[in-house]
Amino acid sequence: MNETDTNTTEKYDLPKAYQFAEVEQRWYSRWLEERTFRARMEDGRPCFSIVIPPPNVTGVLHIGHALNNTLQDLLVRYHRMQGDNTLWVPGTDHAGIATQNVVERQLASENLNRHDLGREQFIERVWAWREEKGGTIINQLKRMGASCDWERERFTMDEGLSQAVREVFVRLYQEGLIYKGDYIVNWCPRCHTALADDEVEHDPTDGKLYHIRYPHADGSGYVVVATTRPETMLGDTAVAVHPEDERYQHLAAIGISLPLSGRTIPVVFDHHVQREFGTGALKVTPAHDRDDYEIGLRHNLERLKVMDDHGVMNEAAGTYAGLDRFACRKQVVQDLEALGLLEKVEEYQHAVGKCYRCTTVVEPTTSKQWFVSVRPLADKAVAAVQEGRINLYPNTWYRTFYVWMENIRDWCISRQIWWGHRIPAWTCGACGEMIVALADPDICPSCGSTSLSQETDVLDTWFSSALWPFSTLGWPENTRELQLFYPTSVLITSFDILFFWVARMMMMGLHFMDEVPFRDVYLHALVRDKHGKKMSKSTGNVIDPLDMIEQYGTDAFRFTLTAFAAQGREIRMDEERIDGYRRFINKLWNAARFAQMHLKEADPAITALADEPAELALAHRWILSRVNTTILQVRGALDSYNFNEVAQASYQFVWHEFCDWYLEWIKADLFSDDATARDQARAVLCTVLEQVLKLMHPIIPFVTEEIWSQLPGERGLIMVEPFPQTRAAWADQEAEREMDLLMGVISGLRTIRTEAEVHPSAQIEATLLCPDGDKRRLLTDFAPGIQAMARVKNLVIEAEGRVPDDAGHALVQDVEVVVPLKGLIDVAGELEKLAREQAKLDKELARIVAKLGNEQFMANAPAAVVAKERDKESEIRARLTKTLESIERLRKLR
RNA sequence: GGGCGAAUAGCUCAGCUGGGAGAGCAUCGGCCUUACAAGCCGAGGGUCACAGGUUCAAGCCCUGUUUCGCCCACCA
Repeated sequence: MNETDTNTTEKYDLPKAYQFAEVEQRWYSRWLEERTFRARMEDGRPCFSIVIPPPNVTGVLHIGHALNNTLQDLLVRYHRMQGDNTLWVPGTDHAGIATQNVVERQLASENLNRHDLGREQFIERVWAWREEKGGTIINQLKRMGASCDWERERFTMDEGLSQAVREVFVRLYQEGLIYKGDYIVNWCPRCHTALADDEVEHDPTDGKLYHIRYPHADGSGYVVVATTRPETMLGDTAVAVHPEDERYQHLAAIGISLPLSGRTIPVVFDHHVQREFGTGALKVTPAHDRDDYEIGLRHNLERLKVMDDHGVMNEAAGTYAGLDRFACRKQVVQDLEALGLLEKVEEYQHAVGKCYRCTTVVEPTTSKQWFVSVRPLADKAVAAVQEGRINLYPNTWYRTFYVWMENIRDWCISRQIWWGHRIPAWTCGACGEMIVALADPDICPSCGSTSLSQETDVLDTWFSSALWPFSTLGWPENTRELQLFYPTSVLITSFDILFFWVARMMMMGLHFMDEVPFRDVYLHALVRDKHGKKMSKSTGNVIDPLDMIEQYGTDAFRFTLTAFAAQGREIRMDEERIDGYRRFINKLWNAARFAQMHLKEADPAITALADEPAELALAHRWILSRVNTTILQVRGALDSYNFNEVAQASYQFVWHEFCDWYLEWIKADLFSDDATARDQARAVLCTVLEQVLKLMHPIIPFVTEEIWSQLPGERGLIMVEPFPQTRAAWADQEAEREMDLLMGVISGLRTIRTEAEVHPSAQIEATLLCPDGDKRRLLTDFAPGIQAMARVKNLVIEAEGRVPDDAGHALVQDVEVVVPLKGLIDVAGELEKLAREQAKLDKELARIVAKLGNEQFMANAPAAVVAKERDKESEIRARLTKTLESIERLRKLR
């Protein structure tokens, strides 16, 4: 790139290429300085509010965040420009396990663990980490241009939100919707915590299926059971078979002698057992398997835990005590083999549950946990969705939502970690009373003892995020924010947390606010790489948003995300597309640069001319009509969450109508001495550019703000300008029809030129044969325009005439475009093309004739459709005639 | 096993209540034409996965099949 490519040249005030880095930084600071992101809270205005899906405080901006926040910003900026009271609440999530892990890792590098510090110091340490590093993702959101009301940034662990958490917990407890119970949970032996079902990921894993002989207690034989986890047999308290399984009926009275431990265990009969699987006998370990736990409940079996919280075998495992669970597995297998009780071992692929945070294999185990009874809460959420008080977009999610909500189980909300909201429950050391209270109790209300100990568990992170839509607005106080902005307007999030988060917000919102938390839910797709693979560090296919911002600019990146955001399930992100939209931004920049050159000396008041379109020349009326249509499309697409259409409609208009046709068309006027023509061109140019900038500001805030500031006149910020509205006076079907003909003729001339390999700068002669008087007048009036755009030095326009044999020919509507081209025509090539054309027309004509001859069609199709077919028929016949004439002419030349 | 989704140009994808198949990129040809070569002009390219059905009319609705993807449950 040489110097003149990037620098301002004498003629223009603006650089030739858009310099995004400097512009973005400058405008974001300016917006913050002017506090334009702050929520307006005026009476009598419509309200629009969004709460951000709070990213983990440990998070680093990934492309999913980028998409999510671009779409939110798009809507927020749109509504702010509409003049709504608009609030976008930002914030972060304390992300219990994730954050604790980060700090524990930090400690490990100092050869410490959290127990060395103790609970209080550890938590201090986490807060310190948050002070230092917790702002990372917030700053990255700012690079994206997010127009959140940063003065209202919240954190799920801050004081107000913690208060809300406590209030909710206490109330639910008092209502009997929170209980503590012994239950089988997914236990992560590394994180030392219970995990919710949906925090466990099931990976297909190659393992082994061990078939073990369990001798009858009377020595009369054995049954074979199979397991992938032989170490759990130490905790077996029964063997289960199907109630109608004839093979095992006699064992009821005998029992089983459990190998290695020597205990005698019963045989129970349970419908859960599938007779066809293996031998139809199932070992039952109620303390270490979810299904076995259920069987145990039904048959009142002992729950024998044989492992501790670290996944190490405990005393109940007898001689195996002290072994890690996997070491124990080996040992057990070896011992069984030695005893001749190992029937066989098969290679076996099965789904193994792993901790979603650390991928350690989870161990199902029983423990005391806290639960929310979700059934009554879930019913309210389902009702709200059924009644249309909450709408889901895309609507394919309804079904999935209902199915999931039907099968929902109680929610385990306790986690055995330190970082989080500590459960506000105390047990009296004297009388055992359980106290759950808003304020920390000093004495036991039951016996007066002061020996109270608080629960050590903290709450699941999703518990606090479930309250996010109202806790961030000041609940439990009845704030003005709550009154104005709750329910929020729309929730924009990724579908993978529909159940983790969205459903729980519905439940909590409906229960505590007696109102839905949001009216619409837009679930966007997951961003994958261009081959449809999940982006992951190990695959090395991650696209880093900050990288993209630096290479292509934030606006180009945002435009790409918007253009990809169709209502589907996956987006295949391709970096080349970002580069393509960078070119688009640059195109807009240059169009503005061109406009600015002509507008800088213009009186800003001339734009009033665009208010009276009837007075204007055709091209102006046309572009105003087109921009009007574009406004309609963009608004419609925004209101229906069809984000890709927002991008597409503006792209199409700016590049292919405004730049390709309008700017070229008005050049003559802009350079003209005729003041009226010049003023009209300047006025409409400025007006349309203004509309376009405002229309696209929500997607590409930086470049639009920059260009806006360069336009003539006193200007405030575009981000607070009113969003474009359609104007009846701009809609002009006639102008569109007329321009269509003119553009068609020009394209026809250009095609003829190119195909005859006429040099682009050479002037040609041309004749237009136009039988229609109105059209002929139109063509005559705009002959200079046609000549300029198609480089024609002599344009003859006649009602009819003879087409010379050696002429280029095109048919545009009923206008014949004729260019005499002695010796320049590629006869063979043209004939080939015409033959193809003829074949196509013949086929099409046959289809239509058949259709019009079909009585059923004539009787049933709407009149408009029939009329259209008739028009089509005559048009095709006309084209066919002309095609045949052309073929005739060319044959003479051969 | 249950549920959901996808299959349209070489690639990535739009195509909404059924009525003449679209875009961007890529390809080919030509061009520094007074905003932009990060550009302009023009061209080629599709049996809408397959098979049936409904309809005057199907990329779109229905049934089945194939391939791929996701989610839930889970097989001891």
